[in-house]
Amino acid sequence: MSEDLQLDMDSYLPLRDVVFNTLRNAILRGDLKPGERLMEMHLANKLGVSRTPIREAIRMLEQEGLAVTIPRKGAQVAKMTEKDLQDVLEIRDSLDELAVSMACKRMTPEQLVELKESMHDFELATRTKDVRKIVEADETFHNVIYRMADNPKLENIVNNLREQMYRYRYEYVKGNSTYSQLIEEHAAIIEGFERQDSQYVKNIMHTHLENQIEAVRMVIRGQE
Amino acid sequence: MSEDLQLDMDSYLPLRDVVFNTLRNAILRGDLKPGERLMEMHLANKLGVSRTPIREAIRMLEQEGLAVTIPRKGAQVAKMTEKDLQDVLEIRDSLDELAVSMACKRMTPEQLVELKESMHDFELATRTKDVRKIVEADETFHNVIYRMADNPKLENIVNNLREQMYRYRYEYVKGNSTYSQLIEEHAAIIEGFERQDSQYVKNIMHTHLENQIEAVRMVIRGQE
DNA sequence: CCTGTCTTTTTTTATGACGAACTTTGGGAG
DNA sequence: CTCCCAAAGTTCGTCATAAAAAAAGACAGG
Repeated sequence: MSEDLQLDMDSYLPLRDVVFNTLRNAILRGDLKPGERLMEMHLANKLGVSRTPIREAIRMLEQEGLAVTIPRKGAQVAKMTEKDLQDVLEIRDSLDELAVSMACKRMTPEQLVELKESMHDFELATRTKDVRKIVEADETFHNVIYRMADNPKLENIVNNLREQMYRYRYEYVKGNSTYSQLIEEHAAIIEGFERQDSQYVKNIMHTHLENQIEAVRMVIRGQE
Repeated sequence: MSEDLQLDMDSYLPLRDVVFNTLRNAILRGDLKPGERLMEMHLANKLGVSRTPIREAIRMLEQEGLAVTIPRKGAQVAKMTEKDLQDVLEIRDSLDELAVSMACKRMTPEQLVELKESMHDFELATRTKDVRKIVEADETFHNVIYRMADNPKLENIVNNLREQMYRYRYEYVKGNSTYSQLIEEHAAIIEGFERQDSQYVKNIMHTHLENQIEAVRMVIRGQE
C-alpha cells in the first residue's frame, strides 16, 4: 500500500503545489486508498521534503474533499458512502445539463473539431487495454465539453465532483472490458452537438452517467 | 483598512481553523477588501499566532476561491470580474433549481415550520436597519432551503458560490432601503413549498436572484 | 481470561529562527 | 527622463523544539 510515491519535479512550482499534485494523483489512481492515513513525517520522508509543504498540501486536499482530517488525529484519504455518491451524482447531473446548454450556445467550430479528435483518441485508448490511458482519454473528452461551456468556475466544480468518483470508477473500468457502448455514446454526443440539439445531448449524457452508477456503487459496497 | 481583526477563541479548534474562520469572515463582511494583500507576518502579528497556521488558513481560503496567491508574491483577497459574477450566477441558478426540486420532495413538516420562522426573523431584521443582521437573516432563510434538499455537498457548493457574492451584496443591501420586495418573494417561496409546486418556487428563486445581479454588478464596476 | 488503569510512544500542533530566492522599490548614472 | 543596480521586503522551505493529545502496550485485579 502506497509505495511508489514520487515527485514530478516539473516546472517551477512551489513545493506545496508539487506535493499537492502528487498526492492528488496518488489518491485518484488508487495508490493511496480510501481510509489510508496521511502522516506528515511519513510523507515528508517519502517525498524528500519537509513537513511544511506537506501540511499545506493536506489542507488543500481537505478543501477539495479528497482528504478528511480529524483534529489531533491527522488526515486520511476520504471515503465515500453510497449517500455521498448519490449526492454527487445529483449535482453532476444538474451541472452536466448546464454545461451542455452553454456549450451548445457558445462552442466554436474549432472546439467541435477538438471534441472529435478527443473522441478518436478515446477509441484508440480503448484498444490499448491500458486502464489508465482509457480513463484519461475519457476525462479529456469530457473536459473539452466543459471547456466549451466557457465557464471556468463550472469546469472547476465539475472536475472536483468527478474526482471524487474517479478512484472508484477506476476499478469499474478495469473490470469492464466492453467499451463499445461508451464509444457509441460519445459519438452520439458529438452528433447532438453538431445539430445543436441540446436536449438530445443532455439525454445521452444522463444515461452515460447513469451507466456508471451501478458499477461505482458496487465498488463502494465492497469497501468494507 | 483591515483593522479589528480579532480571533474568536471559541471552543477548542486547531488554530488554523480559527484563523481560517476569522479571515473568512473578515473577507465576507468587507473588512479585508478585494485585492488587499494577505501578508503572513502581518496577519501573524495581528492575530497573535505564528506563521504556520496563517499559511494553512491561506491555503484553505485559496481553495475556496476567496484568496488568490501568486507564487513568490503572496496572497490577495480575490477580486471578482463581471465575467466571474456571470459564471457564478449561471451555476447558482442551476443549483437553485436542483435544490428546490429536491427540497420539494424531501422536506419535512418541521423544516417548513423552520422556514416560516426564518422568514419571520428576516422581516424583523429588516426593521432594525442593521445591514449585517439583514444579510445574515437572508442567508439563514436560504440555508434552510438548501438543507431541506438533504444534500450536504450541494449545500457546501452553493454556500461557496454565495460567499463569493456576499461581500459585494453587502454594499447592495446597504444602499437599498426597500426590503418589501424581498419579503414578498420570501413569502411566495413558502407558499410554493406548501403547494409542493416546485416550478413556481424555481421561478421565484430565479427572479429573486436576478434582482440582485444588477446591483452587485454596479458594485463590481466601481471596483477600480 | 478479560478488564480497566497507568505509562510510554507516536503524532499532531504550534513556535521561532534561519537562509535562499525572488520582487519591488528607489536612487544614481548615463 | 530612462535604464540599471543595489537594498529592502516577502515568500518559501528547512530545521529544531516543545506542548498536548491520542494510541499502544504493560500490568494488576477481578
